[in-house]
Amino acid sequence: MMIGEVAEKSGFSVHTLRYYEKIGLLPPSHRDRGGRRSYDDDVLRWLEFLGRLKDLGMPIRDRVLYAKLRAEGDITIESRRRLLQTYRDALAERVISLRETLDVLDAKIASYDTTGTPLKGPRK
Amino acid sequence: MMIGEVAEKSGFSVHTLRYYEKIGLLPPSHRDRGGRRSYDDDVLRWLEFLGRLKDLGMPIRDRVLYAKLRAEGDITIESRRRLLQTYRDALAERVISLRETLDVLDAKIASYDTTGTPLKGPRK
DNA sequence: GCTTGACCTAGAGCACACTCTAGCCCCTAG
DNA sequence: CTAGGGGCTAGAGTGTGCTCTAGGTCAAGC
Repeated sequence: MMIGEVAEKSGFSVHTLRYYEKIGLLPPSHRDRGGRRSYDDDVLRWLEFLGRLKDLGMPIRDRVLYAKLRAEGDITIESRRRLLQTYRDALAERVISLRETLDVLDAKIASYDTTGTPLKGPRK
Repeated sequence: MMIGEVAEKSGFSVHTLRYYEKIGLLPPSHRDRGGRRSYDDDVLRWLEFLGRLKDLGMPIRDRVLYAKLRAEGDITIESRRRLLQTYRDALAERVISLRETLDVLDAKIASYDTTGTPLKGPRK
């Protein structure tokens, strides 16, 4: 697969993929004889996982750290587990907080719908 | 209340509060005779709600839009309801997706814990 | 009446995460 | 055998959302 196909399938732009390689989120690509990057399907699973880490709010430098640990092989598994655990716990709290926010929004929208004006009493 | 107290109670910095006023997220403050901003308790509820809008991913320009509509009074209630509804729906999907991510992380962490190495088969 | 700490403005600076440009090369189809 | 589409590099530029600086004012306690 060339980079354009990876971009299309992964949803990351070609520019972003090269940028990710430059900063170490993607391993140095294999090149064809023309010097062009050539990928196999694994990269799509890795990119999907990276997309999830990004989506849950892991900053790029920790994604890079995780990628580096991964590249170093099995001896780093414990570090990786700890890193993921930290973000997992933060995510669990975040999900709870967002569900609360969902309730707050629903209440506010309902108050707009039924009374045409926010409920009396403490405004949110 | 002066701005420092609002900062402390709301969790936004003094700089950020002045910035929020400048861009229209906060209404122009009342001033004491020394020219210093003076707030009443309402601002804390408003800031808490703004914090939620921020947290759910509403970009600042839409928060400003919402704030402007709010400042215009009841005639904008329908616009505000539509705006909130849009973000509510996006948030509902986001919560689902984040819960999925939570499962993915739990599975991965579990595989690190029990086998010392990611599960064989398709890697995530 | 002076020091100190919180406040003021305008505007510059910063971190993050891309995103794009310029100028180039290479492969394939017609 | 050439035109066009995609690829390449290094590095500059962008949008978002603050965050900080410089140079000042003001009020309350000692």
